[in-house]
Amino acid sequence: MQSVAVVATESQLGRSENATAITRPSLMKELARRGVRMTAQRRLLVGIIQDSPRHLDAATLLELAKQRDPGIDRATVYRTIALLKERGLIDELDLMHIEGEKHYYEAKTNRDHGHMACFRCGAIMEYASSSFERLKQEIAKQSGFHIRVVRLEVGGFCKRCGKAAS
Amino acid sequence: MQSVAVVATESQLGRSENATAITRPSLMKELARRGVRMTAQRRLLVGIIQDSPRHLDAATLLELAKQRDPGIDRATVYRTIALLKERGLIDELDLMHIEGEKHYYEAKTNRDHGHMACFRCGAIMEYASSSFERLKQEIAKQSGFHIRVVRLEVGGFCKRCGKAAS
DNA sequence: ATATGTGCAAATCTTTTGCAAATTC
DNA sequence: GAATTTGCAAAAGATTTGCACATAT
Repeated sequence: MQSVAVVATESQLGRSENATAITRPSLMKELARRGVRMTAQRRLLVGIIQDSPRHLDAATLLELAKQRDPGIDRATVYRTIALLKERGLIDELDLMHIEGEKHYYEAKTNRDHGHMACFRCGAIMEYASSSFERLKQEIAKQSGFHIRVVRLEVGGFCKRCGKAAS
Repeated sequence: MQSVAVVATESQLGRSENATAITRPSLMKELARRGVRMTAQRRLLVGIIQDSPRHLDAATLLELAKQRDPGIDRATVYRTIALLKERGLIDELDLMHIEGEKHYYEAKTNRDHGHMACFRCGAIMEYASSSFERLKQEIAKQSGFHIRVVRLEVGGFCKRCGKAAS
Protein backbone atom coordinates (compact mmCIF):
# COMPACT_ATOMS: atom_id res chain seq x y z
CA MET A 1 0.00 0.00 0.00
CA GLN A 2 2.15 2.84 -1.23
CA SER A 3 -0.76 5.18 -1.66
CA VAL A 4 -0.64 8.62 -0.11
CA ALA A 5 -3.75 9.89 1.56
CA VAL A 6 -5.09 13.10 2.98
CA VAL A 7 -7.07 12.76 6.13
CA ALA A 8 -8.57 15.90 7.61
CA THR A 9 -11.08 16.73 10.28
CA GLU A 10 -13.50 19.53 9.59
CA SER A 11 -11.44 22.08 11.45
CA GLN A 12 -8.19 21.03 9.82
CA LEU A 13 -9.29 21.29 6.22
CA GLY A 14 -6.37 22.10 4.05
CA ARG A 15 -3.75 21.73 6.75
CA SER A 16 -3.01 18.08 6.06
CA GLU A 17 0.21 16.22 6.04
CA ASN A 18 1.24 13.70 3.40
CA ALA A 19 -0.18 14.58 0.04
CA THR A 20 -1.86 17.29 -1.98
CA ALA A 21 -4.14 19.17 0.36
CA ILE A 22 -7.84 19.42 -0.30
CA THR A 23 -8.71 22.94 -1.43
CA ARG A 24 -11.89 24.70 -2.50
CA PRO A 25 -11.56 26.92 -5.59
CA SER A 26 -13.60 30.12 -5.58
CA LEU A 27 -17.27 29.58 -6.28
CA MET A 28 -17.76 33.26 -6.95
CA LYS A 29 -15.19 33.34 -9.73
CA GLU A 30 -16.60 30.19 -11.23
CA LEU A 31 -20.08 31.70 -11.30
CA ALA A 32 -18.74 34.90 -12.87
CA ARG A 33 -16.86 32.93 -15.51
CA ARG A 34 -20.08 31.21 -16.42
CA GLY A 35 -22.01 34.44 -16.65
CA VAL A 36 -24.44 33.57 -13.91
CA ARG A 37 -26.55 36.53 -12.81
CA MET A 38 -25.44 37.58 -9.33
CA THR A 39 -27.83 38.95 -6.77
CA ALA A 40 -27.11 40.13 -3.25
CA GLN A 41 -28.64 36.93 -1.92
CA ARG A 42 -26.53 34.69 -4.07
CA ARG A 43 -23.36 36.50 -3.13
CA LEU A 44 -24.22 36.12 0.51
CA LEU A 45 -25.10 32.43 0.35
CA VAL A 46 -22.19 31.49 -1.87
CA GLY A 47 -19.82 33.34 0.43
CA ILE A 48 -21.10 31.46 3.45
CA ILE A 49 -20.77 28.09 1.76
CA GLN A 50 -17.31 28.91 0.51
CA ASP A 51 -16.01 30.01 3.89
CA SER A 52 -17.72 27.53 6.15
CA PRO A 53 -15.38 25.15 7.94
CA ARG A 54 -18.34 22.82 8.45
CA HIS A 55 -20.64 21.09 6.02
CA LEU A 56 -23.88 23.04 6.05
CA ASP A 57 -27.44 21.88 5.66
CA ALA A 58 -30.12 24.13 4.18
CA ALA A 59 -31.56 25.15 7.54
CA THR A 60 -28.19 26.12 8.96
CA LEU A 61 -27.28 27.99 5.82
CA LEU A 62 -30.53 29.94 6.08
CA GLU A 63 -29.80 30.65 9.71
CA LEU A 64 -26.36 32.03 8.98
CA ALA A 65 -27.61 34.05 6.04
CA LYS A 66 -30.34 35.62 8.15
CA GLN A 67 -27.70 37.06 10.44
CA ARG A 68 -26.65 39.34 7.61
CA ASP A 69 -29.93 39.62 5.71
CA PRO A 70 -32.90 38.89 7.96
CA GLY A 71 -35.25 39.10 5.00
CA ILE A 72 -33.76 36.22 3.08
CA ASP A 73 -36.12 33.34 2.50
CA ARG A 74 -35.91 29.57 2.69
CA ALA A 75 -36.95 29.29 -0.93
CA THR A 76 -34.00 31.39 -2.03
CA VAL A 77 -31.66 29.13 -0.11
CA TYR A 78 -33.05 26.03 -1.75
CA ARG A 79 -33.04 27.64 -5.18
CA THR A 80 -29.45 28.71 -4.79
CA ILE A 81 -28.40 25.26 -3.64
CA ALA A 82 -30.14 23.82 -6.68
CA LEU A 83 -28.33 26.26 -8.94
CA LEU A 84 -24.92 25.38 -7.53
CA LYS A 85 -25.66 21.69 -7.64
CA GLU A 86 -26.79 21.81 -11.26
CA ARG A 87 -23.59 23.57 -12.25
CA GLY A 88 -21.55 21.04 -10.33
CA LEU A 89 -20.09 23.68 -8.02
CA ILE A 90 -21.10 22.06 -4.76
CA ASP A 91 -21.34 18.47 -3.59
CA GLU A 92 -24.19 17.06 -1.61
CA LEU A 93 -23.63 14.75 1.33
CA ASP A 94 -25.71 12.82 3.82
CA LEU A 95 -22.92 12.15 6.28
CA MET A 96 -24.58 8.82 6.95
CA HIS A 97 -27.67 10.67 8.21
CA ILE A 98 -25.85 10.93 11.49
CA GLU A 99 -28.28 13.64 12.47
CA GLY A 100 -31.68 13.56 10.79
CA GLU A 101 -32.47 13.40 7.12
CA LYS A 102 -30.78 16.62 6.15
CA HIS A 103 -28.47 17.09 3.23
CA TYR A 104 -25.17 18.81 3.69
CA TYR A 105 -23.29 20.86 1.14
CA GLU A 106 -19.70 21.79 0.50
CA ALA A 107 -17.90 23.73 -2.19
CA LYS A 108 -16.46 21.40 -4.80
CA THR A 109 -12.85 20.60 -4.03
CA ASN A 110 -9.78 20.21 -6.19
CA ARG A 111 -9.91 16.46 -5.59
CA ASP A 112 -12.70 14.02 -4.86
CA HIS A 113 -12.79 12.77 -1.33
CA GLY A 114 -14.88 10.59 0.92
CA HIS A 115 -16.37 11.43 4.30
CA MET A 116 -16.13 9.40 7.46
CA ALA A 117 -18.74 10.05 10.13
CA CYS A 118 -18.32 8.81 13.69
CA PHE A 119 -21.57 7.42 15.05
CA ARG A 120 -20.51 8.15 18.59
CA CYS A 121 -18.94 11.62 18.68
CA GLY A 122 -20.23 12.90 15.37
CA ALA A 123 -16.80 13.85 14.05
CA ILE A 124 -16.54 14.20 10.29
CA MET A 125 -13.30 13.44 8.52
CA GLU A 126 -12.41 13.79 4.88
CA TYR A 127 -10.38 11.26 3.02
CA ALA A 128 -8.68 11.68 -0.31
CA SER A 129 -6.12 9.29 -1.73
CA SER A 130 -4.65 7.99 -4.91
CA SER A 131 -6.39 4.65 -4.29
CA PHE A 132 -9.67 6.50 -4.44
CA GLU A 133 -8.65 8.11 -7.70
CA ARG A 134 -7.63 4.74 -9.07
CA LEU A 135 -10.92 3.17 -8.04
CA LYS A 136 -12.81 5.87 -9.92
CA GLN A 137 -10.72 5.29 -13.03
CA GLU A 138 -11.24 1.57 -12.75
CA ILE A 139 -14.99 1.98 -12.48
CA ALA A 140 -15.06 4.23 -15.52
CA LYS A 141 -12.85 1.93 -17.54
CA GLN A 142 -14.41 -1.39 -16.66
CA SER A 143 -18.02 -0.37 -17.02
CA GLY A 144 -17.72 2.34 -19.62
CA PHE A 145 -19.50 4.71 -17.27
CA HIS A 146 -18.87 8.45 -17.64
CA ILE A 147 -18.52 9.68 -14.07
CA ARG A 148 -19.93 13.09 -13.23
CA VAL A 149 -20.20 12.92 -9.43
CA VAL A 150 -18.87 10.52 -6.83
CA ARG A 151 -19.99 10.18 -3.27
CA LEU A 152 -18.16 8.01 -0.79
CA GLU A 153 -19.50 7.98 2.73
CA VAL A 154 -18.29 5.85 5.59
CA GLY A 155 -19.99 5.36 8.92
CA GLY A 156 -18.37 3.86 11.98
CA PHE A 157 -16.22 4.89 14.89
CA CYS A 158 -13.29 7.23 14.86
CA LYS A 159 -9.99 6.26 16.40
CA ARG A 160 -10.84 7.74 19.77
CA CYS A 161 -14.35 6.28 19.94
CA GLY A 162 -13.33 3.01 18.38
CA LYS A 163 -12.89 1.11 21.64
CA ALA A 164 -16.46 -0.16 21.41
CA ALA A 165 -16.60 -1.13 17.74
CA SER A 166 -15.48 -4.09 15.65
CA MET B 1 -4.73 -2.50 -12.91
CA GLN B 2 -5.00 -6.22 -12.25
CA SER B 3 -8.11 -5.89 -10.11
CA VAL B 4 -11.15 -8.02 -10.82
CA ALA B 5 -14.52 -6.37 -10.70
CA VAL B 6 -18.14 -7.33 -10.69
CA VAL B 7 -20.41 -5.08 -12.66
CA ALA B 8 -24.09 -5.89 -12.66
CA THR B 9 -27.25 -4.18 -13.73
CA GLU B 10 -30.25 -4.50 -11.47
CA SER B 11 -31.75 -7.30 -13.49
CA GLN B 12 -28.50 -9.22 -13.65
CA LEU B 13 -27.73 -9.26 -9.97
CA GLY B 14 -25.73 -12.29 -9.11
CA ARG B 15 -25.23 -13.39 -12.70
CA SER B 16 -21.95 -11.60 -13.19
CA GLU B 17 -18.83 -12.65 -14.95
CA ASN B 18 -15.31 -12.13 -13.66
CA ALA B 19 -15.14 -12.37 -9.92
CA THR B 20 -17.06 -13.47 -6.86
CA ALA B 21 -20.69 -12.70 -7.51
CA ILE B 22 -22.65 -10.37 -5.29
CA THR B 23 -25.09 -12.41 -3.19
CA ARG B 24 -27.63 -11.58 -0.50
CA PRO B 25 -27.61 -13.91 2.52
CA SER B 26 -31.00 -14.68 4.08
CA LEU B 27 -32.37 -11.85 6.17
CA MET B 28 -34.94 -14.15 7.71
CA LYS B 29 -32.31 -16.53 9.06
CA GLU B 30 -30.27 -13.66 10.37
CA LEU B 31 -33.27 -12.27 12.22
CA ALA B 32 -34.06 -15.69 13.68
CA ARG B 33 -30.47 -16.13 14.79
CA ARG B 34 -30.69 -12.86 16.64
CA GLY B 35 -33.93 -13.77 18.34
CA VAL B 36 -35.91 -10.96 16.75
CA ARG B 37 -39.65 -11.32 17.29
CA MET B 38 -41.26 -12.17 13.96
CA THR B 39 -44.70 -10.96 12.98
CA ALA B 40 -46.65 -11.61 9.83
CA GLN B 41 -45.87 -8.09 8.66
CA ARG B 42 -42.15 -8.41 9.21
CA ARG B 43 -42.04 -11.72 7.40
CA LEU B 44 -43.86 -10.18 4.49
CA LEU B 45 -41.71 -7.06 4.27
CA VAL B 46 -38.44 -8.87 4.78
CA GLY B 47 -39.41 -11.39 2.12
CA ILE B 48 -40.13 -8.63 -0.37
CA ILE B 49 -36.85 -6.85 0.29
CA GLN B 50 -34.92 -10.08 0.07
CA ASP B 51 -36.43 -11.12 -3.24
CA SER B 52 -36.65 -7.78 -4.99
CA PRO B 53 -34.46 -7.45 -8.05
CA ARG B 54 -34.74 -3.66 -7.70
CA HIS B 55 -33.76 -1.33 -4.93
CA LEU B 56 -36.96 -0.39 -3.16
CA ASP B 57 -37.99 2.84 -1.51
CA ALA B 58 -40.43 2.88 1.40
CA ALA B 59 -43.43 3.81 -0.73
CA THR B 60 -42.82 1.04 -3.25
CA LEU B 61 -42.24 -1.47 -0.49
CA LEU B 62 -45.55 -0.47 1.07
CA GLU B 63 -47.21 -0.79 -2.32
CA LEU B 64 -45.89 -4.29 -2.87
CA ALA B 65 -46.74 -5.35 0.66
CA LYS B 66 -50.32 -4.15 0.28
CA GLN B 67 -50.83 -6.55 -2.59
CA ARG B 68 -50.58 -9.37 -0.08
CA ASP B 69 -51.81 -7.62 3.06
CA PRO B 70 -53.98 -4.62 2.20
CA GLY B 71 -54.17 -3.67 5.87
CA ILE B 72 -50.48 -3.08 6.34
CA ASP B 73 -49.52 0.44 7.29
CA ARG B 74 -46.87 2.91 6.26
CA ALA B 75 -45.67 3.20 9.86
CA THR B 76 -44.98 -0.53 9.97
CA VAL B 77 -42.92 -0.27 6.83
CA TYR B 78 -40.81 2.54 8.25
CA ARG B 79 -40.45 0.78 11.59
CA THR B 80 -39.32 -2.42 9.92
CA ILE B 81 -36.82 -0.57 7.77
CA ALA B 82 -35.46 1.09 10.91
CA LEU B 83 -35.16 -2.28 12.59
CA LEU B 84 -33.24 -3.81 9.71
CA LYS B 85 -31.02 -0.79 9.38
CA GLU B 86 -30.14 -0.76 13.08
CA ARG B 87 -29.16 -4.39 12.91
CA GLY B 88 -27.08 -3.74 9.83
CA LEU B 89 -29.11 -6.14 7.70
CA ILE B 90 -29.97 -3.70 4.95
CA ASP B 91 -28.11 -0.88 3.27
CA GLU B 92 -29.60 2.48 2.51
CA LEU B 93 -28.96 4.23 -0.79
CA ASP B 94 -29.89 7.49 -2.46
CA LEU B 95 -28.93 6.48 -5.98
CA MET B 96 -27.82 10.06 -6.51
CA HIS B 97 -31.41 11.20 -5.90
CA ILE B 98 -32.02 10.38 -9.52
CA GLU B 99 -35.71 10.40 -8.76
CA GLY B 100 -36.79 12.53 -5.83
CA GLU B 101 -35.53 12.50 -2.29
CA LYS B 102 -36.40 8.90 -1.54
CA HIS B 103 -34.15 6.39 0.11
CA TYR B 104 -33.70 2.97 -1.37
CA TYR B 105 -32.97 -0.24 0.45
CA GLU B 106 -31.31 -3.53 -0.34
CA ALA B 107 -30.47 -6.62 1.63
CA LYS B 108 -26.88 -6.54 2.84
CA THR B 109 -24.65 -8.38 0.41
CA ASN B 110 -21.69 -10.66 0.90
CA ARG B 111 -19.43 -7.90 -0.40
CA ASP B 112 -19.61 -4.14 -0.29
CA HIS B 113 -20.32 -2.52 -3.61
CA GLY B 114 -20.96 0.85 -5.10
CA HIS B 115 -23.87 1.99 -7.23
CA MET B 116 -23.70 3.83 -10.52
CA ALA B 117 -26.78 5.74 -11.57
CA CYS B 118 -27.24 6.99 -15.11
CA PHE B 119 -28.69 10.50 -15.15
CA ARG B 120 -30.15 9.95 -18.60
CA CYS B 121 -31.74 6.48 -18.71
CA GLY B 122 -31.90 5.86 -14.98
CA ALA B 123 -30.07 2.53 -15.13
CA ILE B 124 -28.53 1.39 -11.86
CA MET B 125 -25.40 -0.74 -11.89
CA GLU B 126 -23.56 -2.29 -9.01
CA TYR B 127 -19.83 -2.35 -8.78
CA ALA B 128 -17.71 -4.50 -6.51
CA SER B 129 -13.97 -4.96 -6.89
CA SER B 130 -10.85 -5.73 -4.98
CA SER B 131 -9.76 -2.10 -5.41
CA PHE B 132 -12.81 -1.07 -3.48
CA GLU B 133 -11.94 -3.53 -0.74
CA ARG B 134 -8.40 -2.22 -0.67
CA LEU B 135 -9.58 1.36 -0.43
CA LYS B 136 -11.70 0.47 2.58
CA GLN B 137 -8.77 -1.21 4.27
CA GLU B 138 -6.57 1.74 3.52
CA ILE B 139 -9.08 4.16 5.01
CA ALA B 140 -9.37 2.08 8.14
CA LYS B 141 -5.65 1.70 8.50
CA GLN B 142 -4.55 5.24 7.75
CA SER B 143 -7.14 7.01 9.84
CA GLY B 144 -7.74 4.43 12.54
CA PHE B 145 -11.43 4.52 11.71
CA HIS B 146 -13.55 1.46 12.51
CA ILE B 147 -15.78 1.07 9.48
CA ARG B 148 -19.34 -0.09 10.02
CA VAL B 149 -21.03 0.94 6.77
CA VAL B 150 -19.76 2.15 3.44
CA ARG B 151 -21.71 3.89 0.75
CA LEU B 152 -20.24 4.57 -2.68
CA GLU B 153 -22.51 6.24 -5.17
CA VAL B 154 -21.60 7.40 -8.62
CA GLY B 155 -23.65 9.58 -10.90
CA GLY B 156 -23.04 10.07 -14.60
CA PHE B 157 -23.83 8.46 -17.89
CA CYS B 158 -23.82 4.78 -18.68
CA LYS B 159 -21.98 3.43 -21.67
CA ARG B 160 -24.98 3.68 -23.98
CA CYS B 161 -25.99 7.18 -22.88
CA GLY B 162 -22.43 8.39 -22.64
CA LYS B 163 -22.28 9.97 -26.09
CA ALA B 164 -23.34 13.33 -24.64
CA ALA B 165 -21.11 13.43 -21.58
CA SER B 166 -17.48 14.25 -20.81
C1' DA C 1 -49.34 -12.94 30.97
C1' DT C 2 -46.44 -9.59 29.48
C1' DA C 3 -43.74 -7.38 26.54
C1' DT C 4 -43.75 -5.95 21.94
C1' DG C 5 -45.69 -4.66 17.51
C1' DT C 6 -49.55 -2.71 14.66
C1' DG C 7 -52.89 0.50 12.58
C1' DC C 8 -54.66 4.90 12.59
C1' DA C 9 -54.44 9.70 12.48
C1' DA C 10 -52.09 13.59 13.34
C1' DA C 11 -47.70 15.85 13.53
C1' DT C 12 -43.07 16.99 11.98
C1' DC C 13 -39.45 17.96 8.95
C1' DT C 14 -37.50 18.99 4.52
C1' DT C 15 -38.09 20.69 0.11
C1' DT C 16 -40.93 22.66 -3.75
C1' DT C 17 -44.09 25.76 -6.20
C1' DG C 18 -47.33 29.61 -7.99
C1' DC C 19 -47.51 34.23 -8.17
C1' DA C 20 -46.99 39.35 -7.68
C1' DA C 21 -43.38 42.53 -6.67
C1' DA C 22 -38.40 43.61 -6.91
C1' DT C 23 -33.96 43.35 -9.09
C1' DT C 24 -30.30 42.59 -12.55
C1' DC C 25 -28.13 43.36 -16.89
C1' DG D 1 -37.18 47.37 -20.52
C1' DA D 2 -37.12 42.50 -20.69
C1' DA D 3 -35.83 38.59 -18.44
C1' DT D 4 -34.76 36.70 -14.19
C1' DT D 5 -34.95 36.31 -9.19
C1' DT D 6 -37.10 37.07 -4.72
C1' DG D 7 -40.33 36.68 -0.74
C1' DC D 8 -44.44 34.97 0.76
C1' DA D 9 -47.65 31.55 1.65
C1' DA D 10 -49.35 27.41 0.70
C1' DA D 11 -48.48 22.66 -0.86
C1' DA D 12 -46.19 18.50 -1.33
C1' DG D 13 -43.35 14.56 -0.08
C1' DA D 14 -41.03 11.69 3.28
C1' DT D 15 -40.82 10.07 7.79
C1' DT D 16 -42.14 9.91 12.78
C1' DT D 17 -45.06 9.60 16.86
C1' DG D 18 -48.84 8.91 20.57
C1' DC D 19 -52.06 5.89 21.70
C1' DA D 20 -55.54 2.08 22.10
C1' DC D 21 -55.81 -2.49 20.39
C1' DA D 22 -53.77 -6.87 18.67
C1' DT D 23 -50.17 -10.39 18.63
C1' DA D 24 -45.95 -13.20 19.72
C1' DT D 25 -43.46 -15.90 22.87
